[in-house]
Amino acid sequence: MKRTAPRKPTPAAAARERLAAWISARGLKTTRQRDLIVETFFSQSGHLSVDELLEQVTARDRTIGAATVYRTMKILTEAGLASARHFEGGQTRYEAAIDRHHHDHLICTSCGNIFEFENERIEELQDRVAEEHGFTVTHHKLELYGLCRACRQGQQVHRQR
Amino acid sequence: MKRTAPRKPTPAAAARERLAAWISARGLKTTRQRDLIVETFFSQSGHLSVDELLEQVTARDRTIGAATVYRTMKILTEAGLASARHFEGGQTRYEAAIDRHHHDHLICTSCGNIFEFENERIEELQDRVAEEHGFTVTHHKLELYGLCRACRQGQQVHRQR
DNA sequence: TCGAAATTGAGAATCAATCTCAAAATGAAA
DNA sequence: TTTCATTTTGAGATTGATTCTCAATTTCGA
Ligand SMILES: [Mn+2]
Ligand SMILES: [Mn+2]
Ligand SMILES: [Zn+2]
Ligand SMILES: [Zn+2]
Repeated sequence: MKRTAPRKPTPAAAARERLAAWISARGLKTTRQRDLIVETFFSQSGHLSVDELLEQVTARDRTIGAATVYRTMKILTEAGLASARHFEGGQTRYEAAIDRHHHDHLICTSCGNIFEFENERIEELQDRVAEEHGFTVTHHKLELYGLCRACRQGQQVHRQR
Repeated sequence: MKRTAPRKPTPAAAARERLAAWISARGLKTTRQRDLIVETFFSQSGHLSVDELLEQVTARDRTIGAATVYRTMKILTEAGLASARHFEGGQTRYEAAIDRHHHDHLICTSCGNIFEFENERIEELQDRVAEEHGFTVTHHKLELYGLCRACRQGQQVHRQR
């Protein structure tokens, strides 16, 4: 049937648009570097470090500096388009935050793979705990570290990232 | 009545003893510096940074170096007598781990106070989540950030630490 | 007491992240 | 288009916590 044009913009396109709005709303400027970084970041999924992103970006434009990637990821985070994650003992990792629910993580300490989960019941219990302490929660961190299925079975799993 | 001698050693005394055992078990040596650091650390409660501990230790012995405090806290952690906590955006903090259950934390982002809680139901749900993913959890991190009662009520609360 | 082995303090090194600054790019107004 | 105030950039310096290095000192069992 295919009567109508495609409805859903790609994540990268949506991000570009929302970032443009955010940027112009505060008198900032669009740049070639920023566009390339944003394009590269949203063209994939996962939890990416600045180093990893820089590597990919550099492959497309050798002149881009690390500071610019750091700065751009900070902007995306402030604009609510990416979230920064600080897992145990590594660099900050960023993930896209468009069309995503809040979620928490399972991190395999052997292969480095990161798995995601949502658990409404846990969230409720957290709220209750906070309430009991007269505490207003703004954000939280729940991370489960251990071995993923593959690593527990002793399979040869490549260390990720 | 008071017939028998006191039963419960102080935390500091218990720590000294268990550390001595751990140390001699692996051919290490006792030192004046280590004793002072351990004594100082266990003579109080709370979540202490190396800087804070160093300051207290230095007040008693001006010659002790920062590296030694770092090394000693690492030993205490490996011996299971202290636990290292890595809260958001700060230095590592250590807390005594003797006669203590596992617990998680509420951290006030305004005054810096840290509150503790235990919630068996949350722990169970975490285990279930992990199981559903075929994951074997070795440890986890659950931290709730926000405003404590005093800070939410706009009281003048001193920034801790 | 002796001496191999562990420990120490000071400063150098590391590492991620931020800052500095001169040069380049952007974009709104003319 | 040209102008030009403002923003952005890349390189390298800096920061801050932690670890490392190494010569000098301390510990403790033989
Ligand atoms: Mn995620
Ligand atoms: Mn605690
Ligand atoms: Zn794994
Ligand atoms: Zn508070």
